[in-house]
This record gives sequence, C-alpha cells and structure tokens, in this order.
Amino acid sequence: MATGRTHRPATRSRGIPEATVARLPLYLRALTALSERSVPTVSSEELAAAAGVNSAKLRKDFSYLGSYGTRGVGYDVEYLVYQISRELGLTQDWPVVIVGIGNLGAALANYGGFASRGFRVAALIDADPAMAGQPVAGMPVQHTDDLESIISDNGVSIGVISTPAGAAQQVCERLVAAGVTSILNFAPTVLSVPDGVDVRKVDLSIELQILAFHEQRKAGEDVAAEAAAVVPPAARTVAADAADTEGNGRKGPDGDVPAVMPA
Amino acid sequence: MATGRTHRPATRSRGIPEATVARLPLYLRALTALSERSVPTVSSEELAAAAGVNSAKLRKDFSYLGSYGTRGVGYDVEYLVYQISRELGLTQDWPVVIVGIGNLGAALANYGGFASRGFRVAALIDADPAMAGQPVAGMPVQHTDDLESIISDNGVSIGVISTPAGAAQQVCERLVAAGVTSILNFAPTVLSVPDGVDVRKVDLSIELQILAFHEQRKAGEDVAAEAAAVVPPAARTVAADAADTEGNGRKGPDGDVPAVMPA
DNA sequence: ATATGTGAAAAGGTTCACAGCA
DNA sequence: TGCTGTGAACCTTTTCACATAT
Repeated sequence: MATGRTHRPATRSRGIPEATVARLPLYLRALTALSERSVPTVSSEELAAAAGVNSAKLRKDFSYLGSYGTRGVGYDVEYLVYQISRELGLTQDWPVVIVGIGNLGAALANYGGFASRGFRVAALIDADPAMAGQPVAGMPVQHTDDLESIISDNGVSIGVISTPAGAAQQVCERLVAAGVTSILNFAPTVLSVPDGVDVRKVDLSIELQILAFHEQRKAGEDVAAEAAAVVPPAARTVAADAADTEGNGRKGPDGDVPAVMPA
Repeated sequence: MATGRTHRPATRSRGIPEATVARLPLYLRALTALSERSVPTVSSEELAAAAGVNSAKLRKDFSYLGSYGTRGVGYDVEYLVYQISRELGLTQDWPVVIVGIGNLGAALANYGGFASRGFRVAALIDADPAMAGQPVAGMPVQHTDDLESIISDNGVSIGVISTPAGAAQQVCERLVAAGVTSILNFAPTVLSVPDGVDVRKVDLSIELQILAFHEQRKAGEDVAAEAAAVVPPAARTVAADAADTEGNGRKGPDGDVPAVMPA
C-alpha cells in the first residue's frame, strides 16, 4: 500500500496460506478465552504467547486476513473473534455425522468441543444392527443402511470416520457418493477420494511414533552425555552432538558399510 | 557418494527432516501390510500409492535414511520395515501412561494401535477417586496421587494427556517433573514445557475447523457461480462486508475490491 | 513511545528430470 | 530396460527488521 502497486499479484490474490489456515483455530481458541475474561484488546505478543506461536508469525498470519489491528495498541478481541470465526466459516452451523460408534466414535460423540463451535452432531451411524436404536451421547445410533438418506436429509457435508481400518474406504465412498465433501478420518488407513473432497486424518499411533523418534534421539544423546559426563563436565551438548552426528554407522550421506542386519 | 565430496555438509549431517520423520510411520504402515501379504519387494511407485504420497517424495525421504533400494528392482519389504522401525525407535518397547480416563482416555486405552507397535500402556491415571481401582481396558485405573511413582517405577518417558483442558498444564508439569520428556496432548489447550520436552497435540475441534474453512470455500464458489448466473455480479459480499466491518474499512492486500468471497 | 503490517532474506519442503546402477 | 538416488529448480513457510500509523 505504501508502494503504489496497482497491478494485481496475478496468481495469488485471495488465497490464505494453508499453514495460516491451520493456525486460525488456535488463535480463535486463545481469543475466545480472552473474550470470556472480558479482555478488550491484546497485543500480537500476548496473543502469540497464548496460542503457542511467535508474534511475527501471528502478525503475518493476520496480515493475510486484512488489517485488523491498531498500531501502537493491538487487536480488539471481540472483533478478531468475529473475523476469524467468519473466515473459518464458523458463523454457520455445520451438521456432522460420525460413522463407526466404537470406543472412539462414542468418545467423539460425547466430546463437547464439537457443539461449542458451530458443529452439530447430526447423526451417529454404525454397521452393527445390535447398536441400532441404542442411545450414545443422548442420541440413537442409526444403521449404516440409512447412511445415504441421513446425509441428504440433514444436508451433511462433513463426515467423521471412526470405523475399523477395513471398513473405512467403503464408508468413505458411500459418504462421498451421498454428498459429503469433507472427511475427518480416524481410521488408520489411507483414503482415496475424488478431487474436490478434502480429507484430514488423525492417527494416534503415528503421533506416538513421531514422539518415539525424538525420544530415541534424546536417549541416544543421554547415553553419549553420560559417557562423556563420567569425566569431563561441561561439554555435554557438544559431545552429544558429535556423537549422533556420525556415530550411527550404516550408509550415511557419504556411503560406507551398512553396519546392521540386512533382512 | 558419486560426487567426491569429502568435506562434511557442516550443519546438516545426520538430521532427518521433520517432514520426513512425520511420514515414516505412514510408510511403515503400508510396508507392514505388504509384509503380511508376503510381498517380497515393492517399487517406490507402488509403495507411494499405498502410503498416499507421490513417489518422488518417497524416494527423497528414503534417501535421508540411506540407500536401501535396488535400482531396476525396488525395495525389499522386510528390510525396509526393519530399517524404518529402527529409525523410529520402535525396536524397543515404550511404556506409556494415559492421564485422564474419561471417554477419550478410555477409548485410547482400548485402542489396539498402541500395543501393535512398540507401545505398551503401562498405567491409566485419573484424578477421580471413584475411578481408582475400576478396570478400564482390563487395567485398574490408578489415582493421580501416585503419578510420580508410577512414572519412575515404570521408566515411562511418554505421556498421553486426555484430561479436561483446565487440568492439562498441571498434569503436564507433574509428568515432566517426574521424568516424562514426550507428551501427546489431547486437551484443547497450549502446554508450556521446558526445553528438551516434545509435545504433539491432537485437537478434534481444530481439524474440523480447518475442514470447515475449505468447505465454506467450496460452498462460496458454488454460490458465487449461481449468483453470477442470476442477477447482479459481485455486490453481494461487498455489502455483507460493509455491514459487519463497521468503521474499520477492512483493507484487502492491495486495497482493491474483494471480488468474490467474503474475505 | 509503542505495536502493527510487510517487504526481503532465509530456511524448509516438494517436484523435476536425469544420471547411474542393476 | 527399469527403477533408484539425487542435484537443481521451484514453491511454501518462517523469520527478520523496520517503515508506518496511532
């Protein structure tokens, strides 16, 4: 704006970066908490701390939405809550179905976080005939046979899959055929969907494995640190660093012998 | 290796990119499935399809681990399973505690995916005295009072938090003080932890909000198309915008008219 | 005086395209 | 011939640092 750029940025005009979109709910949560405490304004520094990001990132993120702050002051909490809600599409009501009412599905059905923010559990669906009619979270479970009509009767466009892995793809296909275009998948399997359908996945086991990777690293460093710590004191991290930088054997970036066991 | 580079790449030697680490569990899952079907080898193309990524990315990812494939042939399934497992630290056993045995905690306790891959639920912990001793997933729930001794007696370094948001930070601090250095957080709140402690978070509501954002876009496009086909073109959103934006006069990136979507 | 908004630089991640090896 | 492994190009995201506005 200071710059007199009058030509359009051509190919990237209204698009908010995906990384930013993924953080908006975080900001919204922090803002909602402030709002409940009747805090009127907040600085990028404070809000960033509350959301667990750094302030430069937050300001950059907000800059994609527009200029919602006041220089020298900060952001108006209520106003931002509204703007972000609107950006995320939370000013409307999203009916959601949950398919697969096992332990996890039931937990999801009972989860309060849904209702609190624009999402409404419209139906619970399970393939087990014995479950049909049983109440879960105050709602009767319906049978998979009726999936299509449930979707269309309720205008559902978001589906949650919490079935066993083996059933997920088939359920996914029926959901999509019935008109669902966004899917949150808890089943530990890759779903294939046509273009235009969004899938996000949540996989417990994957998250734990990522933690284990880093945990293992730390353990490795500790061992190195311990070994180093028996005698010399301070070199701790430096030593650890050197140790796992090349100690690992196998074929590193510059090819040497594959130390461990082949198949 | 073909290149005769003998000097070190300096600052990035043994580090596997975080994005790659996050995909290793995916590859591992696909490989495990192949292994169970006794498939001996697999090409990057096939494996990539099974894991839901593209083959160039997969090959690049594997290149950070070493040269585990055979040109003209593909990858040995068993060998890769072993290498990735080792890289992720899954060749050892990770005792895990779950704190907060509500609906979600119980579902996690019952989740088979834990045990299947190196993780062992060592204890279930809850603050409710009425739950103490009650069996969940074949295991007695223990009281929070004993958290510290449970952690140290079992050598737990990974903790799962599935408490209400209000309790999470405090539980986190006790876990960390007791020796936990990796945390998987299901509570919808930001945890602050000291350096050296890893936190990963899973938030249902956030995932749904991200879906809603994209869903809204899709709907918006449809509406815009319809509207454009009927009466006047763009004025719709501009009016809406002016209405809720009030004094602020939201500036688009270049101060030009926000053509289609409500910001 | 203070805190936003944003170009520009840096870092990180993905895709391309092909050399190199089986 | 066929498929891996990887520099190089490209794109996205993060960080820096300061001009700009209140």
